[in-house]
Amino acid sequence: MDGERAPVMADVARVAGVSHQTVSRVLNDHPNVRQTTRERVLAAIRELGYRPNAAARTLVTRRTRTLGVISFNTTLYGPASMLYGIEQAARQDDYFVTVAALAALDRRSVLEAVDRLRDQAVEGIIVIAPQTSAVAALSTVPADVALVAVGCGTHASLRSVAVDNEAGAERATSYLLDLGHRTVHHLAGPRSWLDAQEREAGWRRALTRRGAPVAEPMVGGDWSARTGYERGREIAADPAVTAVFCANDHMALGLLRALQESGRRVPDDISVVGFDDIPEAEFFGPPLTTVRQDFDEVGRRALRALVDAIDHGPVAGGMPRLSIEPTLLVRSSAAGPRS
Amino acid sequence: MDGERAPVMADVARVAGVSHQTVSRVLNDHPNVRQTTRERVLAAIRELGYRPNAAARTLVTRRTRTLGVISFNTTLYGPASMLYGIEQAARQDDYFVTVAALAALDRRSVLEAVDRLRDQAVEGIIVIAPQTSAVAALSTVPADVALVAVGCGTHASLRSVAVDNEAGAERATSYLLDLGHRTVHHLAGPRSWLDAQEREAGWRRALTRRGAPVAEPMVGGDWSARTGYERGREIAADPAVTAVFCANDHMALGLLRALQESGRRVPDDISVVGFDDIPEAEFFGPPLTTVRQDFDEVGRRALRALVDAIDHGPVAGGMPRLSIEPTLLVRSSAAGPRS
DNA sequence: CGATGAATTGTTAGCGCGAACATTCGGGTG
DNA sequence: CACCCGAATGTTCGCGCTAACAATTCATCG
Repeated sequence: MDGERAPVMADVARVAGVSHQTVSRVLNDHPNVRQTTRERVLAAIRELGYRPNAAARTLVTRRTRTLGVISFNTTLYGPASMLYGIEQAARQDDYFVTVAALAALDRRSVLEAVDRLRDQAVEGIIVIAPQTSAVAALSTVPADVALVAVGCGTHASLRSVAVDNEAGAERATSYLLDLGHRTVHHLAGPRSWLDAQEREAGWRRALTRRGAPVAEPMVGGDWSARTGYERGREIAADPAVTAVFCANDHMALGLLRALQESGRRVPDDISVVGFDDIPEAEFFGPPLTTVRQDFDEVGRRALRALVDAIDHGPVAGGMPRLSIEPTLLVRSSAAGPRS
Repeated sequence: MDGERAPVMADVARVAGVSHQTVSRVLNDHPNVRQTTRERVLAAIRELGYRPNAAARTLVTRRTRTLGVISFNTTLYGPASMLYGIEQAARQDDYFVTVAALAALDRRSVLEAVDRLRDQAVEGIIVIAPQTSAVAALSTVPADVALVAVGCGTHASLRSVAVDNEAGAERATSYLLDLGHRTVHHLAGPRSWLDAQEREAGWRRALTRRGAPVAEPMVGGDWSARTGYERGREIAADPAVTAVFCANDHMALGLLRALQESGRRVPDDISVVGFDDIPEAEFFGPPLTTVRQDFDEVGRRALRALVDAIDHGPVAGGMPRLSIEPTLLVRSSAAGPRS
């Protein structure tokens, strides 16, 4: 494209009247460089618009300062937010982030993505794909890349960061119970996701602790508003249901819609609580009471865990499962049952 | 971490009983390698679990096969979807994608992000940040990286891919006019975004073409449901408004909420149309009539344009502005005015 | 004033790979 | 059988950088 090639270290050295090694020292902040020399070199760098060749540096230092993020569907609010949090944190630690979107949910895709990232010599990988199968697949990955899973249950042998889904679900369910409902139904997420399993477990625990009857959860949800709507039509047809805890906000939206179509009022006839606190939840009709997850923070912590693993080897401090406490956000989609 | 270092080409060569160059030829699919030799080499590669060192290859080929994506807020549905589309397409073309999230909207941030990506020697950059200021900043970037902007207006001198916002907005507005509304109000997006400008222009054009009165657009929106709600409260208070075209679906959601709170029925009292067709729009109360954008396709096309630019130099085929036609999706949030 | 050692700078040798050139091999041709 | 030509393979070099070591400078002190 452009005629002359980009300047290299030797060019800078020539202009500054030093050896290329001195330029290297300036670039790498070595202590023993005279102040005046340093300035001369920096001036030359600016003059030539020099930028170090990352490949050459990588070749000799064996470090790419690149991290990989594997994510199933970056379109969902959760994964997208985490990616954002990760990138911000990575920048501060001077790492690049390359992404690998998963084509499918199976073990093969996950391993392919890992492989792809390893080809690029990433120093570590964060996996945002909290399916049971994905976690299982991850355990077969050779230990020469640091790995951190996000929201991947308590599976040992893998460093992970997660929101305490169970606690959040329990809190939401208890809240509905406190409001006076005899029991709470659950619109569950996909069983293959750990988050869904944990939320269901939290819901179940709250119910059994209080001695409330545990109805079969509504299954078939895939996190989308559409499936929330589909299950919602069945829920709307069942007059026994007075309170529903949804596995996430999107499904809650679908449920709200189905309820409205059936003429069942929220919260007068049925109370609804979601999970995630997506930015839109506040503007649902009615505003959704939900459990807030700090995705950004999850992303940041995942990054920190990964950088730790890279810096101090894989076993430093065991395999901590960092857990973030979610909080209940009360809005108007839940109330006591009609007396 | 692990004791022995990863095998290099020379190791493979030794095991296969050939020179390292023959290994290189096998890896790069050179024609003149005997079939039996090729197989021997491949066997050795498998046996050792050899993977080529990307840095070394980059150093000599001067190609990183890495692309950068700059995005303002990957949390928004649009940017997230495009990123997804870009990554999928990039993988097929055998490129890696590294992301750079923008800290702020200003020119400085954009240039910093570009700089960061250039440090990593990306071969090209896709910018998803359709603010006027961002586009302006981009024009100062040296021509040694290929650049493609997504949704960045008709600014020349920059390759770009975009949805035809103006046509979409005009279509939506005309649709409301056809329904019998005397005029259509506009809940505008942030003026600093080209998409917002174009959608406003399309709305304005539809109105003037039909000779309908053009009311001042409601400004102050920032794409979020919250600002949609805030402006919505004002709209609800104005009985003259019978139809609103919102710059995006999220703001439409806020508007819907404000309308409901004020007891104004949709579509009976007021019709609402959005833009984007986010997956949730179908489940708003009521389901939102909106203009569908194919973000995935935008992402794919942006990638194709970028790869073209990389392969054939920056000027091949001029600076085409690829434009994608959006389509109107009729649902129940819009109807004719009360007679 | 010369010795001593620390601070500063220079020189050399790879890192792992692909391009360019050199060499060998194998199979027709006259 | 000598010759030639193309296919197959090997050798050498350098991409741009940092690490290790060598050489030089400089300040300090006896």
